[in-house]
Amino acid sequence: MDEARHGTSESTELRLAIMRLSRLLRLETAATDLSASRYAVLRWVVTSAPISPGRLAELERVTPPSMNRTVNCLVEEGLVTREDDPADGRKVLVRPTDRGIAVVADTQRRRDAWLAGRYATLTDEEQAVLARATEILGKLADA
Amino acid sequence: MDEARHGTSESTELRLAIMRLSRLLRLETAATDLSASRYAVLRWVVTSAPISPGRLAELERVTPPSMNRTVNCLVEEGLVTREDDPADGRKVLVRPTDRGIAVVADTQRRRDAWLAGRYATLTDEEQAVLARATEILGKLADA
DNA sequence: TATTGTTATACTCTATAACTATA
DNA sequence: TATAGTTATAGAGTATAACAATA
Repeated sequence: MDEARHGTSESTELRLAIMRLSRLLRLETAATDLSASRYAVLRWVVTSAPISPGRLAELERVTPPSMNRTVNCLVEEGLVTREDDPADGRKVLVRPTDRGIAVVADTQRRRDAWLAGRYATLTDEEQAVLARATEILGKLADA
Repeated sequence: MDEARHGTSESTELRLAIMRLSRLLRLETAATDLSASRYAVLRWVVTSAPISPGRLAELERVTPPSMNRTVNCLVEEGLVTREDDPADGRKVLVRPTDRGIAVVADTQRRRDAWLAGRYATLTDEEQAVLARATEILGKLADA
């Protein structure tokens, strides 16, 4: 490949394809009452409970006061609970409610359906390529 | 594949890999003074000039007043210009300045470098799979 | 004294409603 | 009357600074 001549490399093309598809996945399947930021936090709580507000702030790369507000909203909406850590009075534990768990499950289901519908239009060979690519993309993210 | 047993399908795995990598691309390479929303608009202006505020609002799926503010900010920052459409007094044309063009080019370069660095750690065969996957992802987005 | 979380306050992005100007 | 854009105002999310409680 002559990058200087083409102007774009293979990894550039890959980046554009990924950003485009992820944008569609976010926009086309929003469909929750929850905002993207609240949903992201809820998902961390569901997958990693019990979890502290500080850790959530770290994971979402926002400041602790900001995360505090988001957690408050989720509590008010009945999607998560806050409780004091019995082992350390400074700490707080956040856990999902049954409804919080259900919201995440429903959203994942909807997103899967959107992509699966398109995935099904591909040939078997194309699907096989994407299956291999999925592993490799995982390696890229971990690298 | 036995989906009921696995709990996730191939397209689910693909979706997770894409969302994860796109998140990293956004977070790890932010590095512009510009916010994500302003940068997204600037990029449309650079790639599609001249373009109207209304069309930009459509592309970014925000309301016209919201886009108006964003364009104002970009004008103040010297990254785009606003001019009256000579053919229709109601319309406005937005174009990038030289600095606006340079900001987009720099940002793309930085994002490419981030991914290319990781891409280079893959074997030739893995890179070949991703090259084919890139085409297929494009088809998925268009489907 | 360090850590964890919270409150107070301000800025950015977005929205809805109402207005202006041109076709 | 319809279209393109703008202004006014409000809500959600985030940040920094300051504070409280516990280890």
